[in-house]
Amino acid sequence: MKGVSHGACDYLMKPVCIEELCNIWQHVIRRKVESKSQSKSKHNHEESDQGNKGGDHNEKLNRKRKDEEEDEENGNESDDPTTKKKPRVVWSIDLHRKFVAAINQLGIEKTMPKRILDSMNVDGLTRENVASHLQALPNEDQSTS
DNA sequence: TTCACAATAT
DNA sequence: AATATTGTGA
Repeated sequence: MKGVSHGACDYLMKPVCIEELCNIWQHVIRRKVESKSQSKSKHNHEESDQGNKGGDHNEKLNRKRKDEEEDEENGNESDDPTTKKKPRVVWSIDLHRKFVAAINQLGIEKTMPKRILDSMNVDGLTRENVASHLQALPNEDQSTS
């Protein structure tokens, strides 16, 4: 909804049905063709690359990804007040302490997200957070080559 | 409905 | 890399 109110002309709902995708794509093509080389004021035109049919080819140099301007929400949530911004959970060392504490308090056999979660007793923390963290941990072992 | 888990996305 | 989100099956 936010996107639409900001100028998006359409949207797709997940899971994206291939048919819808085709439709919307048609519209995009049409618009491009219609406006031939009408360059709007600001809009990075990301053109698809050209097929090199010839033998020679020129080096395409880098393009800069730096174009960003206009629309910025100044706390303007006129349409959808339910737009709540979820702050990413940052696993502070404190959180980690509780995490570890919870784990060996529960015994290594019962390390299920839910258990850990309420054993940590951290307000605002969701089971998913714990689960995700749990999943991220195994990254400690470096394979010795 | 809720959960754990793995896979995947951001 | 660190977190979040999603798809599955129980």
